[in-house]
Amino acid sequence: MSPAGRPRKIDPDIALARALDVFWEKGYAQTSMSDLIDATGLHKGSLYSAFGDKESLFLHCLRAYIEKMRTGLLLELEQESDPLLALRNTLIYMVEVFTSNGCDSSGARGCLAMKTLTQSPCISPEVNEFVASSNAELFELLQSLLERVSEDAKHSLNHSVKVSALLIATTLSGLCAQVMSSMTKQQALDLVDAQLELLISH
Amino acid sequence: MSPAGRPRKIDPDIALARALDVFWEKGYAQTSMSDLIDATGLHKGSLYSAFGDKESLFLHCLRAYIEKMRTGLLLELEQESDPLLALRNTLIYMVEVFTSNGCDSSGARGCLAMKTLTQSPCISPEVNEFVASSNAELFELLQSLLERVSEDAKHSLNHSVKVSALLIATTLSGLCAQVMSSMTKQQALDLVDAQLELLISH
DNA sequence: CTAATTAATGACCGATCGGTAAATAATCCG
DNA sequence: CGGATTATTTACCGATCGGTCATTAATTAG
Repeated sequence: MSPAGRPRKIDPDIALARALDVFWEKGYAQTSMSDLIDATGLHKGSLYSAFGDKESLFLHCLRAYIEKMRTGLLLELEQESDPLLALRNTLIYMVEVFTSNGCDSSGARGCLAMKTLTQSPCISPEVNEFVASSNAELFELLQSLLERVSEDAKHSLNHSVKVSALLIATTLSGLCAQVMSSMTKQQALDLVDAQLELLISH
Repeated sequence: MSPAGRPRKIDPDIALARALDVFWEKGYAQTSMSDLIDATGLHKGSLYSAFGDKESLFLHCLRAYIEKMRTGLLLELEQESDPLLALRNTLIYMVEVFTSNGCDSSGARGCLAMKTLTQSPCISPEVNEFVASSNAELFELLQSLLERVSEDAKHSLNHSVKVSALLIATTLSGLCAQVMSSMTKQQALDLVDAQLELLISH
C-alpha cells in the first residue's frame, strides 16, 4: 500500500516535531531556515515541498503544539472528577509543559503560543487568529473548571468566575515568563497552589 | 562652551529615545539597523559612531528604559505614605507603562525587559545580566512594600511576604503578556485590584 | 583666512536571509 | 526491463542583514 515514488528519508511528523523544537526554543524570527534544515535533517528543497515556506511550516508546528497541549490536558481532565483537583492538574500540566526542555538541556522554553503573541508585529493574520482562538479556548476551559468548582458545595470562590479565570490565565502567563528567566519549576508549582489557595475558600 | 566640530543634527538623547521606541515595539531581533536609521533620522555611520553596534545601541536603550521606569516609580512612591496605596500605585504605574503605545497608535507594547528575557537565546551575557538585575530590583521593591503593608496594623497578608511578592511579580508579568494580546488596560487595572484584594486582608 | 575638529553622508563589504529550479536517485506499476 | 512518480540533492537567485570606511560639510580656535 506504499505510494509510488522515492520513499521519504524522514517521516514528516518527526521532521515537524524537530522543527517545532527549534521554533519553540528560539521563536519564529530568531529561527532561520538553516536552523530548521539542520534540525530536521531534510534538505532545503524537501522542506519547502513538504511544508511550504517558513510561515506555513511555522503554522504547522504551532498547530501541532496546540493540539499536543489540548490532548494532554483533556486526557488529564478525564482522569480527575473532583473539580478543584482537575483545575489544579490543568495548571500543573501547563507549568510542566512550560518548564520542559527540548533537544538541548538548556532552561525552560516557556510557551510557543505566548512567545508568538508577545513578539510584535505579528507574523501573519492567520497565525494571530490561531493563537488568539487557542487562547480563548484555554480561557473557556478555565472558566468551565471554575464554574464546576463554584458549584461544588465544598468550596466557594472569592471573586466571580470570570475574574477568577482571568487571574488564573494571567498567573499562567506570568509563570510562563518567569520560568524562562529565574524561576524554578518547583517555585512555579508552589505558586500555583498559593494562588489557588487565595482564589478558593474551603 | 560648545565643542569644536560640526554640530549634531539630532540630539543623541532624542535619537536614543526614538531607537528605544522601535526596540520596545518590535523587540531586538525583529528590529533591523534600517528600522533604527529610519526612526532616528541619523545615517548609518552616525549611528555607529554615536552608539556602537546594534547590541551596544540596544543596551543603551534598555538602560534608558529601566532608568525611566525606576525614576517614575520612585517619584510616585515619594508621594504616597500609605503602604498599601503605594504598592497599588506601583502596580498601576507599571500597567500604564505596559499599555502605553509608542510612535504609532497600535496596541500595547508590553515591557521591553520582559520581551528581552523571554526571547531565547539571549542577546548577550551583558544584556542578560542587566535584565536579571533589574528584575531582582523590582522584586525587592515589591518585597519591601509588602513588608511595610504587613507591618501596618490595618492589614495582614494571607501568604508570606516572599510568596506574596512572587505572586505579584508573576501577575505583573502575566498582565504584561495579556495586554499585548487581548486584554484592555482597564481590565488589567481591575485585575490588579482583584489580586491585591486576595493577597491582603483588612 | 586657515587649520583642526567633529558630524553627516553615501558607497561599499561579505555573510546570511528566505526561496526557487533543474538535475538526480529511488521506489512502484506494468 | 521501462516509464511514471516522488523525494533528494545541489547550484543558484535577489534582497537584506549588520558593519566599515573614505569623503564631504559644518563648526570653532587661532
